[in-house]
This record gives sequence, structure tokens and C-alpha cells, in this order.
Amino acid sequence: MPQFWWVNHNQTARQEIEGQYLWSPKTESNGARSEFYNNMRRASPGDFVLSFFEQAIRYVGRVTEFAFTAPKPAEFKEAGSYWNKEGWLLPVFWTQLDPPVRPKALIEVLGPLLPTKYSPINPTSGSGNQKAYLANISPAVFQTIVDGAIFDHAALERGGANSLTFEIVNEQLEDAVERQIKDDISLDDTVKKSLILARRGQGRFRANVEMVERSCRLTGVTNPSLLIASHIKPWRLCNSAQERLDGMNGLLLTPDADHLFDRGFISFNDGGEVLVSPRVDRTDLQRLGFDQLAMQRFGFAEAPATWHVGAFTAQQQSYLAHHRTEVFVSG
DNA sequence: CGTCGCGCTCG
DNA sequence: CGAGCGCGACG
Repeated sequence: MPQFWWVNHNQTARQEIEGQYLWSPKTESNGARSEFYNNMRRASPGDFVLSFFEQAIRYVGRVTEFAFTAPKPAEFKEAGSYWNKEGWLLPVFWTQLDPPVRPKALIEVLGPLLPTKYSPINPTSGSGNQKAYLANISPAVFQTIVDGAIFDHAALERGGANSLTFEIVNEQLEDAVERQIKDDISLDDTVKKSLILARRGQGRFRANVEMVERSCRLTGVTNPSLLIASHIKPWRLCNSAQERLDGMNGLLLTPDADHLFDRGFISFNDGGEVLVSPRVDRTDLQRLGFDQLAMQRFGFAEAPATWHVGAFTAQQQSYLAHHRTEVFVSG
């Protein structure tokens, strides 16, 4: 069952609709957790989103990918200057709602349907709630808004095919980092070459990882030609040449395990336990190609959401600790 | 059109 | 308390 969401984004709606995404900081500027920002990680592919700005719902969107870590979009300019530079990017395919729907006009019907906490608008006045960003709403609220207006439901269904995906955005972010590396006069050419090869898990980085890791932690596969040298702390988020080339910042994974790890669907804790993100259920894991070997090896069909894959070194643990911020923890 | 201050809601 | 992707007034 899809979920339904409502986003208040008066300040950035133009950019976010144009770019087919939503972006939020991970926390408030003082570090406090925010239910509305955490909802960015709860939103799943196929969910519906209502876009609220200038006091009306003007667009309807469909989530096309899980959220992932990305810098604050440059096109925001002055808007949200107090937000952190790093946040969640949620790909959403938007279509226009015509005519726009003013919640205030429907507030008598809408009010009782709204949640008592974390509501996107005041249930009696119908005014937008400044505290709110991405708010969870009931199917009834969604239906009430959308009734009477027109949006291209078929386009929303097709939307995923031609909208932003993790691969495309990640590619853009990595390209920008790669340009910085190439322009960095403090790095010599051999280091630059190693750093750029490391992006694809090749060269010196892979050799360094192979000194630490021997097989895929999830599937047990040892054949090097079947394994990818994957960064624990993602290449695009590393802060130095040292981090990008550090063998302790890598794991050897089969491609499907790498896919799940890279997106934060699975992670590892200090004790070497596998953590499965609560936003992914078992059928999702299977659909995403979770290796049959792993299912046999760990009895996944019967097993709890965590299982043990062996100890990590202290340095690996420090990288894993960063990666775990990628894994959504409920509450 | 942008800025400012008043709200309310949340931790 | 302070923080926040709203709102309307005022220029």
C-alpha cells in the first residue's frame, strides 16, 4: 500500500518541482531531530505527495526512489540559508493539479481528517504550519484534495521511467567531486589518477581493500572477479584523498550486496551484525536481487532482521559509524 | 516585489 | 524556552 504525504515548501517549490525532487536538511540547525525531515526517509517509491505553496496544493507527485544523502541544491540560492549543507534528496515525479486546490476552502471536511500531531496545516484555520515540511497524511486527505481537480494519473504511473534516479543524481554529484579533484593544484597527478579510479572501486583503492577483506561479507563469495570494492563511507562524501584510498574504508561485495549497502538498505553495526533498514521488507530485498546465496547462508526467510557476518577493525567501525547515519532509525 | 514580525507547533 | 520550507501587512 502506498503512503500519502504533504509537503510545505513555499520557499523552494519552484526549484524542487522543476528538478523533480524534494530536499531537506537531516536535522534542525541546532542538531535537533525533526519528524518532518525523518519522513524523507520513510517515503518509499510509489508513494503520493501533495505540493503546498502559495496557500494551495498545485502539484501532485509520486516518489520514484528512496531518499539519499546529497548537498543542499545550489539553485536554492538565499532560500534556507540557515539549513545545513548536507541533507536528504528524495526523487519525486511531479504533475500539475488543475485547478489548484485551496485547503482553507475545504477545511470543514479536511479538519477532522488531519492528524492531531505533525499536521501540515492547522485543522481549524486551514493555515499552513511553519514547523512542517514533509507530513504524513491519510488517503482520505489526499482524496479530498484531489477530488474535483484534475491531474495526469497515467503520467504519474509512467513517471518513474523518465524521472531522476539515484544513479543519475549520484553520477552528477560524483562528477562535481571529480572536477574538484582534477582542479586541485595541491594534488600530484598520480594521486589524482588513483582518486578517480577509486570512484569505480579500481586501482590503488581496490588493492588496499583486498589487503583487508577477502570475501563478500554477505554472500561469502571469494572469487575476485565477482566482487566489487565498495566504499563504506561513499566516495562522494569522503573529505580527503586519504579517506578515498583507505583500504579500511572498503568492503568487497557482490554487485547486489553493493547495491543494497550503497543505498543504505543494509548496514553493519560494530559487532558485525547486518542491519536491515525498516523501510525495506523482505519481498523488497528479494525484488532488488538480494543474493540467493545470502538467503541460504543466513536462512533469511526465517531469520530476524539482523545476523552476524564477522568482526570489523576499529578503523572499519569508524567508517561504518558514518555509514549508519544513512540508515533510517525509526522514532 | 522583498522584508519584518506575529503566530502556531514541536522537541 | 528556541527553531521552523507560513502568513499577511507594509513599503
